[in-house]
Amino acid sequence: MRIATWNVNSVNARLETVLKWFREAAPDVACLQEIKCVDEKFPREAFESLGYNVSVNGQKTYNGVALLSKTPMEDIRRGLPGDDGDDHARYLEAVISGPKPVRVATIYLPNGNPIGTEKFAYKLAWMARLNAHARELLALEERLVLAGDYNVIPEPADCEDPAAWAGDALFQPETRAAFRGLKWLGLTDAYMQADGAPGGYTFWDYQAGAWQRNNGIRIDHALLSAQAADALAGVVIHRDVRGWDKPSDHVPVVVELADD
DNA sequence: ATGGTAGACCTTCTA
Repeated sequence: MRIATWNVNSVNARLETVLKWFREAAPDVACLQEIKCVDEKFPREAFESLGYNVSVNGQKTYNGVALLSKTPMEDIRRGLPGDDGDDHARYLEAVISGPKPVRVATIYLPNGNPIGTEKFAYKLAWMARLNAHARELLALEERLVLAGDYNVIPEPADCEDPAAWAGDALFQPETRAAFRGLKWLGLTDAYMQADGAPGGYTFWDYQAGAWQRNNGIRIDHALLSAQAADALAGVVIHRDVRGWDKPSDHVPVVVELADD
């Protein structure tokens, strides 16, 4: 089973690019982020015609996440628990049915810039809530995949120019510590487990020729429970997609779990 | 050289 995560930076503005990739890569499950539309505006039929079941947690203009699955989804949960006042659409979770079910969450973790503002505080608070929720999910002892745009550069090797990110929310010591805290719960970074090679970037800014200069960062991650990590067969970053027409600034990351 | 680009949407915010 192949599970993809992709921040598409507006599903409607980029629909042809997104569908082209889905036809080529044909993932079994996909976690989308930054769909930038309400549920009613999500191009549901386009994905249904490719054979996907669709679940959406959308929002006007900003954020928004979706789950696509070839098999039906159960136990769908919209929103990250822990703060009823949080109205950002950044989390959606479901159990992917099948002979080897897997619980999958699509995550759009807050950017948090600029540091020293309420936005950075919101990012850290959101990460604390994710930690608490992940702890509860891990107690279920299921195959679990938490995939998405974490907006976290875990290590200096995960960016081309660490000095350039020193003042950025994605690379702050508190941000990196919170990400390590997730792993200390017992979650495995699929990319580091399956590959571990530096330079596996997933994002290149639209500005200042970042793609042409390979000024990238690895911020799209899949964290796996032990039950899922035991089945991990590989991770592929679809780097070439960044060079397509009308690209997202993020590229798809595909995690493969063995089916037996 | 605190610039540059992209999307939603209406004027500026977010990234």
